[in-house]
Amino acid sequence: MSADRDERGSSPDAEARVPVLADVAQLAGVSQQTVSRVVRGSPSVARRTRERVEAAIAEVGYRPNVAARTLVTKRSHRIGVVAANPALYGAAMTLQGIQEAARATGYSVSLVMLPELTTSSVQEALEDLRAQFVDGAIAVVPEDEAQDAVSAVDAAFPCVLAPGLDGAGVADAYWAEVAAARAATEHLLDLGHRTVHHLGGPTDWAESRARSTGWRTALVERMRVVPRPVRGDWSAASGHAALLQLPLEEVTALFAANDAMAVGALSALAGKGLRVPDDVSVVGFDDVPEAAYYAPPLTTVHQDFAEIGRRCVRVLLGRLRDRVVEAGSVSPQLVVRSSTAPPPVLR
Amino acid sequence: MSADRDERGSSPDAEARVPVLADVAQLAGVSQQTVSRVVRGSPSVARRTRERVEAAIAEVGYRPNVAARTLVTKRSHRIGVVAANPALYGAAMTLQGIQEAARATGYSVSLVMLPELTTSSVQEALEDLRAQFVDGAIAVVPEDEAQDAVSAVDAAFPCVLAPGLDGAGVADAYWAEVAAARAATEHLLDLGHRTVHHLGGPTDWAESRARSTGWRTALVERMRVVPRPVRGDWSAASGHAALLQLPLEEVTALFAANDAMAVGALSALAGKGLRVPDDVSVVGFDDVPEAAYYAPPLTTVHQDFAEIGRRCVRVLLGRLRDRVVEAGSVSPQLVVRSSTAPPPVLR
DNA sequence: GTCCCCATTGTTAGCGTTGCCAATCGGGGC
DNA sequence: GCCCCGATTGGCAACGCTAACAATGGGGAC
Repeated sequence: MSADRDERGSSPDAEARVPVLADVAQLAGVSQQTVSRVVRGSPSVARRTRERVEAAIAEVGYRPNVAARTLVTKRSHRIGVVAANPALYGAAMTLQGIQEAARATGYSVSLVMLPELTTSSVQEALEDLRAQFVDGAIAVVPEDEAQDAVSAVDAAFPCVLAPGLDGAGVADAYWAEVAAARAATEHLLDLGHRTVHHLGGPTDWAESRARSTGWRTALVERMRVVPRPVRGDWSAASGHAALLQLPLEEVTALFAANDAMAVGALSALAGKGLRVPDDVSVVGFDDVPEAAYYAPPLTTVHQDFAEIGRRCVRVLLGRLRDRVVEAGSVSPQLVVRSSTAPPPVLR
Repeated sequence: MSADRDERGSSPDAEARVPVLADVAQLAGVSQQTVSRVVRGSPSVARRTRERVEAAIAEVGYRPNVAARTLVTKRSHRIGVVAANPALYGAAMTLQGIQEAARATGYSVSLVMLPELTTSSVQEALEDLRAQFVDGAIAVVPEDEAQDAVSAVDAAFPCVLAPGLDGAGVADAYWAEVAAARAATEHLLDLGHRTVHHLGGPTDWAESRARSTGWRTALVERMRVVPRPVRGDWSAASGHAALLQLPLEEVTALFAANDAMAVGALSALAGKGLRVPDDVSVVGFDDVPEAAYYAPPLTTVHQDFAEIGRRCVRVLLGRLRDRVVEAGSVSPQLVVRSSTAPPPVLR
């Protein structure tokens, strides 16, 4: 054994080998275990020893082998993320927040992006991730599909849903969105509109349902007519198409479930010769960075997606330690710009 | 040993343990090695044996332990990606393409997103990824920072730069962008504009330089005045600000290095009372999904970012096998919409 | 002075998989 | 009928690390 180690240490191409614990131990004149303790920051190492080992580590350029560590500890310190279309601003920023928070706590992130979203594809992605040995996963996908998929995977594999809409955080995050949508609708009502039409998102997304609920609540509470909503798939193209299904002669205010659809609506409105906000007021949701530069600058609801991502990580890491962490909620804020105004006196 | 195995197999909570090769082997009545061969699809296993083993695998729900496999093979079948701001449409879609191609070839993806881009942060991310034991990495970041960082990491760690602008693919991809930018500029010239102003991106991005080069080339070739370009940071806000630095009284045509900056410019132009395309024509670059719905619909250059991502994966995987794979190039295409028109006869 | 305890360090087993080499078995060639 | 061969299969030793326990040594309590 010792001969073996010697041979390693003195072989001509010793430089070429990736250094391992044993190399550091030999150089520092201690056991592997002690080096391991230093690497992991164990307190029970004498200062002198620690310094000597650290010097040896630096000298040989040692880096722990995560595969070996994972094999024995059964913890990879990696979390998985299943995401939908990255062109969705919200999803992209949430991912950013997740990544940032994970990295800050010493976790790395494995990503699976799904071109097509179905319960089975989400489930498959989750299983894949699990096979990759990630410690847990976060799903940034429509709630319905995700919920089914999450419940289908083994309970031993911790998963949290993206907007923190599940479990402990459900109430908070969901109701915060509802409240924001309601505020957006009330803003239009306050301007004097008799009612507000709605351009909703896909119904299998919890975010979408929350926004529609907030809209409806505001109208009902003020005893206004609740027009039949039209729906899109979050894209500008779908927003354009959906808007054209509305009875334009009676629309004076529109609440779109996200900014891209609002842009599509703006375009369709322009195509019909209707001016915004003179003839029709429009409110979006999300506050993408371009929102302030649309024509007209879009009144919308600002969301801190990165923060949502960070909270998901907190919840997940908590669960990994068998602790329940409250996700809490980030209140989306209405940002009033120029796409909303009092209704035309007469049409 | 055998007693040990028996104990495992018959202990009351056998179900709770994650099954390993030995469990399958025992159930199928073969050696671990044979099970391993079946799992890896080795041809030298008799059909009958294979079937028996496969049944056993299914019965116990065996999944290979990637950590153990990685430890011995020194291959994780995981690639790393360093990305910049995910709010950039191009970066997000490239990431999507990378993920898709990697997954299709049995690789998974570890992601690091950098809030701030510097050579050292990119380098650190690369080192991190390497410590994560990824087989190689793709950097979707500004070329200058990335290039320095990539050359700083060990040569044994294969890295490819995002747009495939490095190494073999450099010429192709770079010149394809140049050509597209040139075509965009020529489109404006063909409409009758005497020259074209330019709203460029950050100069440390190769994409940005390629687009500026294409613009300049077109002007020089037709012996037009080359106005001093202004630059932004890809964001709509920066586009808005940069546009205001231009001598608006002489601008009739503008080529922006991406769509977001074009939107910012559109907004600034409107603020100055200039109509698009009547007074000023604007061309963008990227063709984000909303581009067709801006006011006016934006003439821009369509890019297939996902394909770029896929090619990066191909190049990287090739390099992992010591093969040089040509990245080839995807030609961006000019999409003419309504933000471009002949110049006003007189101002 | 003796004993015990704590702080520190070392030793010994694996973790679950694959690589290498040896062993076994049924046939075909002569 | 005997030997050699190819097709299968098994045994054993790593891979690099950590958990659990053992060992060592010096200082303080009595």
